[in-house]
Amino acid sequence: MSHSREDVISAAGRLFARDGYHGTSMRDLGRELGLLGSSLYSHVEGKQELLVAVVERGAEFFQASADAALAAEGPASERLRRLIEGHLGVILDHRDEVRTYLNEARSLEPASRERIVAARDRYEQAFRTVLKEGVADGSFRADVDPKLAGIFVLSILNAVDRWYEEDGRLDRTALASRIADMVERGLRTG
Amino acid sequence: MSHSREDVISAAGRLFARDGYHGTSMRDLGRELGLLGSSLYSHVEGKQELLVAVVERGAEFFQASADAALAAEGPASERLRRLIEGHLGVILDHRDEVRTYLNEARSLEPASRERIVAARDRYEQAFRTVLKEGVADGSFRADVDPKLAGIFVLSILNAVDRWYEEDGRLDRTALASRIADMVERGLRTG
DNA sequence: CTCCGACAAACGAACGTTCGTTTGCTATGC
DNA sequence: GCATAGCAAACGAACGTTCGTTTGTCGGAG
Repeated sequence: MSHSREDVISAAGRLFARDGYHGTSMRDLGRELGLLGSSLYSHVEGKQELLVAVVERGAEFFQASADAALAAEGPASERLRRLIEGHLGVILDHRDEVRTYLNEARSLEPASRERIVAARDRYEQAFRTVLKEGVADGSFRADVDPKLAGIFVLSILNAVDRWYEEDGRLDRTALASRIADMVERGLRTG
Repeated sequence: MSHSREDVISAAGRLFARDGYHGTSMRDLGRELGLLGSSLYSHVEGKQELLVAVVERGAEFFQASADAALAAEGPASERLRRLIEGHLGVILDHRDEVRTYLNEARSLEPASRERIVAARDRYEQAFRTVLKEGVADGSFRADVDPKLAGIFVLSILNAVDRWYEEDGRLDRTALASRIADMVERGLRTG
């Protein structure tokens, strides 16, 4: 019946994702674990620390995914496809952390928020770099703006969390290829 | 020095958009208007009513935009382009209401939330219908899934509110045509 | 012209509740 | 026997809201 710090953080992710940071109280979180709100202070310093932990976890998942996707060589379109598949995997495998990362980062105190914004920029940079490669080697159209195209791709991907239900008629690999196909058609030469 | 109900709602939109519903207190809102929190109750029934008003306003802007975009005839690609331009206009002309509509609707009480969800579906339907027309008349590829494509387009559009700065190097009509071009390239035959 | 009643807007204090957090104690398990 | 997880109780602050009162404005009656 004993709980770990890990349990608390993952329950916090669940509630932050569902009700938002300000919509979740320490007593709510305690109830989720079968504890009193005050008992959580045996495991963590406070509420804000929980938000930092959850959001940072989200950021790490994304960065790890990008690193893995870009580890191997290949044509730009293939590297981009791996980035897309990885991003989608992170969203669907870690919905709570991702939702919190995407929607609740604004409730971070300035110092941690800045770190997260920087991490987000770094991640976005991975998409931009691949798009730039594709333009450079002629596989993507020359008038593709890597920054804008990166934003568009990430917009589609991040929104998935808002509508996709895993048990629907479209499984995740099918969804990934639908997205990748549509994106590539929008980018490629000819 | 006297305030109208209108003032209160639009200030509420501003704060809900910036700090979220749960992150905004009636005293915050009073301060924004140079009033005490309690004074707001001369103008509105309570906090939840303000959220309803702001969110409904957002929904109405979108629906009016879709109605206007589809009032005139034309090829599917042109009708879609008008939908996109309209949506973008709503986002940029009513940022506070739109942000609140997109992010804070979950804090609505069930009755009003259901109405908003229904309105959102109706609006999304406008996009799906045009996409279906385009597939039917052969201007869009036959394997385009109208539902999925509609979601993708709206994903790109709704995310604009999260990154676009009006005073940047890209003006809004340029942005609209960048989006419309990219979307059309992803859809059209050939 | 002035006074008066009506009304809306805002105040300031207080309501009961919930918030995040702290403290002191008590079990349980190594 | 000692650290640790949890409880019970409490803290001050903030929450949304209510209340009685004050303020300012303004149209008509005298």
